Amino acid sequence: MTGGFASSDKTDLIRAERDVQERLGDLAIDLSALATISNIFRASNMARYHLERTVLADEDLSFTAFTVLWVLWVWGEQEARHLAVEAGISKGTLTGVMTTLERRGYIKRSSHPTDKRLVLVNPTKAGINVMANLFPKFNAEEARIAGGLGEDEKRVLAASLRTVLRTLEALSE
Amino acid sequence: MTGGFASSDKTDLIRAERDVQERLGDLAIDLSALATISNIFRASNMARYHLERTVLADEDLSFTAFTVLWVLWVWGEQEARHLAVEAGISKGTLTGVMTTLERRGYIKRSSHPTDKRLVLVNPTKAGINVMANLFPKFNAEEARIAGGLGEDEKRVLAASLRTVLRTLEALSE
DNA sequence: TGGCAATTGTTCGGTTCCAAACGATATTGT
DNA sequence: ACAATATCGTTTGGAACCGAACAATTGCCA
Repeated sequence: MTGGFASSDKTDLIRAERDVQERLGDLAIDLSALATISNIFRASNMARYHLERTVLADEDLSFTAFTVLWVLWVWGEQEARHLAVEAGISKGTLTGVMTTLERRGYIKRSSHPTDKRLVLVNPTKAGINVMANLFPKFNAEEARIAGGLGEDEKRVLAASLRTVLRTLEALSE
Repeated sequence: MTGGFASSDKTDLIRAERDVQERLGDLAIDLSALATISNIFRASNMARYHLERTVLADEDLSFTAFTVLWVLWVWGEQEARHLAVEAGISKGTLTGVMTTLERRGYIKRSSHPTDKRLVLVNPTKAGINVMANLFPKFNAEEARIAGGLGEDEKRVLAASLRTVLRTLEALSE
């Protein structure tokens, strides 16, 4: 039995969490859910900011532009609608990001041969070269960010996040 | 001993992770770091989007505006510079968000009595009322999002994320 | 066949976001 | 005392971001 109050060792909490416990402790608040979700936001924001300031700044790519180019690099030619889903952005946003990437010569838009509603997107040689150069640096920085965790901890963390993702998918149906 | 290749059971991975393993498996890529960090991004984006579409849409508040108001609700009066740090946004962004919140009558700006460079920010009665009504709903939705995890899993997840946050803080010094 | 519904990418309006430049104010050093 | 330096919030310019409206194209079905 490891349950009960034994686990709320405040020395491990960040300041915000301790304050919230003190100020909202009497309300019917799910503190473990609060800590879990808000720490996901915090970690995501800091990691994104960090990666943009370090590896991505070298090529002057936004995080989103990098993501879009990464999808094309890994999967190759994509229909624009799929690209938006994979990158996790709306199709309206994708239009702007594609314009930026095309202006820099990293991607190329073309029309679908049979269905003229669709737009096919391909990475150019320059785009592929940029990613081949950039992704190892990006991944090395990811490894640094996750460096405080052991191999087992990383697996457990990724698995728990997948559980959250599946819950979110189920909630949005 | 649980190490080695035994843990890479692909049935638990999401499709993107499997494809990346197949396409980049020969490169010297840290796959566990890749999965960990990218799942943090995915979970954060989906959770943010979900919360904006559900609870936050009722009061027509953006996620960032909610965060700023939440900080003021929990901690009370803040200097603008601290508010930006707590909300995780730049001071330029905060100016715009404060303008929005002030236009709606949720916050009030005032000048510091002795140091006229500083701006003090307070929540209004209306702002406090909105948060008192909104935060329980927000937290209930957080609990739903984390509902797929057991109590111990949530604690472990939050703890691992704190480790990542501390690593990121150390990296940005 | 021909009209109606569905789908796709773009455009538009409004907000969020950052870095950099700026003006106002405060602090420091000499 | 007073010039150089630092700090703070705002403004500006450009990109990202969404939902909704839109035109073009395709599919359906009577």
